Amino acid sequence: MEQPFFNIGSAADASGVSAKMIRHYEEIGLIPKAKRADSGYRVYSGHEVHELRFIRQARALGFSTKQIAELLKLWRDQRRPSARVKQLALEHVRELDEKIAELRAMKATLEHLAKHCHGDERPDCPILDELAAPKSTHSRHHHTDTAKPRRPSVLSRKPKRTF
Amino acid sequence: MEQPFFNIGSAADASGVSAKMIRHYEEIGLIPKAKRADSGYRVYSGHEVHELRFIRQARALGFSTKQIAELLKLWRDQRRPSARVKQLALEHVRELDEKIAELRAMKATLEHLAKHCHGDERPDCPILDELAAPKSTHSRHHHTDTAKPRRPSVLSRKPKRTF
DNA sequence: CATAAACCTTCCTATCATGGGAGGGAAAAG
DNA sequence: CTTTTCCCTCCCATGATAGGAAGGTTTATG
Repeated sequence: MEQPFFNIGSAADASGVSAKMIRHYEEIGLIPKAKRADSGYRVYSGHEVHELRFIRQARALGFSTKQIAELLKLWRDQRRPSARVKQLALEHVRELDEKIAELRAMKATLEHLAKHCHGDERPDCPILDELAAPKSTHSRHHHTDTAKPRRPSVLSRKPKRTF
Repeated sequence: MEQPFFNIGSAADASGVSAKMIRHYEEIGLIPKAKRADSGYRVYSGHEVHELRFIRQARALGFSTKQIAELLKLWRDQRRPSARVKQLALEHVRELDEKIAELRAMKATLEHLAKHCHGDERPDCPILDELAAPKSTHSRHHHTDTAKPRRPSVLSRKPKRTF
């Protein structure tokens, strides 16, 4: 039932990682270079397929390639301290929190604007108004008009011949 | 107070869109090609800077370039129906909802796993266990072992000389 | 005025994760 | 044996953004 060897397609099916990505992961060094058959085909063991599965799961949880590299190292290390794994996981949770907060802020702003938009034939629309003249945006650091001391943009006085 | 003309740097400062991105937007056709001064420098009017600001706001709300192209078209059209704008906004809200749900599912899984991880010197760790052998993942369509009828991967029988 | 600083130009590269496809060889199925 | 399926490598594309090099322009300063 457990196939001892896989070519890249079977490994892909068995791991859920596309063949394209398997080659990619090899290229960027996330997984070691696969052994090759006489034909030049990559050959994977059940263990290697298991690693690919691990990678797929980590990706599904949103870990970046770099983080996965760390996780793989820890997974391989029988003497890893679970504290390190937990730390990585919680760091990632924090990242997720940030992204979630960002998206929710966008959503809130948009919903608020949409609520006040007639949504009919008439052209007046608070959504466009807001985009055109940002007033109460959620964007934390909108440096609107924080122009650094830039030379008076001579163009404002001699736009010359604009050909 | 309102400068009538801007070079790309001043336009960037005034709009909050980097010079790099202004050139990029021009290249992909999101904004029309800028007029040029004799020197070859791009020259922007206050109106064009206003458009850039519009783009920046839309980006801040997470709209994609394609969506922004639509929004710009509507903004320019004095006879647009606000319904179309609202529709675009609500579509985007839906997209945001999907992403938020995805991220929250990841977060929930990770928090659950982390909660059960000792986080000390010991190597045993449910986080790694889960990555290695996915059981109760939130991933909607994990085709784990949905291997399509693939030829028995002869490699399982004749791994040949793996050089 | 000459020179240096600041600015602009184009073109190329990179990021991140993923996929598509071409051209050509190898293996399994008929 | 022929056809189909699979694999190989190499190149290109996505989306939004940034970095840098090489070289021309403008402005400020001595």
